Amino acid sequence: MEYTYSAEAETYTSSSTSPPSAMRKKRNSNTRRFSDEQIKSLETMFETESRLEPRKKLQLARELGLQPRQVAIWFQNKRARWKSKQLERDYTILQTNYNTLASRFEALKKEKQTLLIQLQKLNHLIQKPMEPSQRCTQVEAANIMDSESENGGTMKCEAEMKPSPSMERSEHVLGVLSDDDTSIKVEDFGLEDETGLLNFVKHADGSLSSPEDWGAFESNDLLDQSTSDYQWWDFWS
DNA sequence: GTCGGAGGCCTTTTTACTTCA
DNA sequence: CATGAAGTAAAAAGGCCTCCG
Repeated sequence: MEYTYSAEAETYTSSSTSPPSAMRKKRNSNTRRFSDEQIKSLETMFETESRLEPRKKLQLARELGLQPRQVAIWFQNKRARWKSKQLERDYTILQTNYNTLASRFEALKKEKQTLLIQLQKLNHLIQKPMEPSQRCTQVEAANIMDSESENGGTMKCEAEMKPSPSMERSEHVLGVLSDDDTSIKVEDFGLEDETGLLNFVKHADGSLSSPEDWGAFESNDLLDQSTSDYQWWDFWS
């Protein structure tokens, strides 16, 4: 190090102007720390520019009665302190964003679970072998009643008449359970085992993942999913 | 291409000050 | 109240790196 600063040697001798009385007073009791006035000037300059041009550094040093080297070191330390504070601020922001994203993820998980239950119910309705006495759902019965009134009472339950695979995607069956039907509960099906449910859905479309996979989702993926055009009923198309 | 000076960043040391048992 | 250890913040030193002439 080419320059060594001695507080005892006083740097004011190199200054054309004598230090303020408060500064001198403070210096007597604290030969190392800069005075409030000096700090204020340095801070003001730092707000303008965090790196000093050599010319400005000399000028500021002259004005404050400090060595240019002291001004340079002060700016260096100030930049380090500012950077440290900035890191803290950035961390706080990141933490807030993470918390927001995590709660959103949980909400989406719940929503997904609800939708899976709806799917389960639909598949249950469609694929369950129908017993003669139960071949018509209540709604189907209602539809049939409508049809019967139109056809003179001759039409039979659709399931009974046409138990083909094409029926499985019958529009009116889907119409029974709209996507905003939130009255469906897992207990209705005795399906409390999430794994079984998910396996079922995997079989259904081969695209949905397990809870373990959810944990591996990138947040961006999550956001993308939440904003995609995908609708649950696309499952059928 | 390389050499040397200037200046920046990072880490560590020194010093003054505060807090607390 | 006095005192000393521990903690903290600021000033400064030293090393290393990059840039530029």
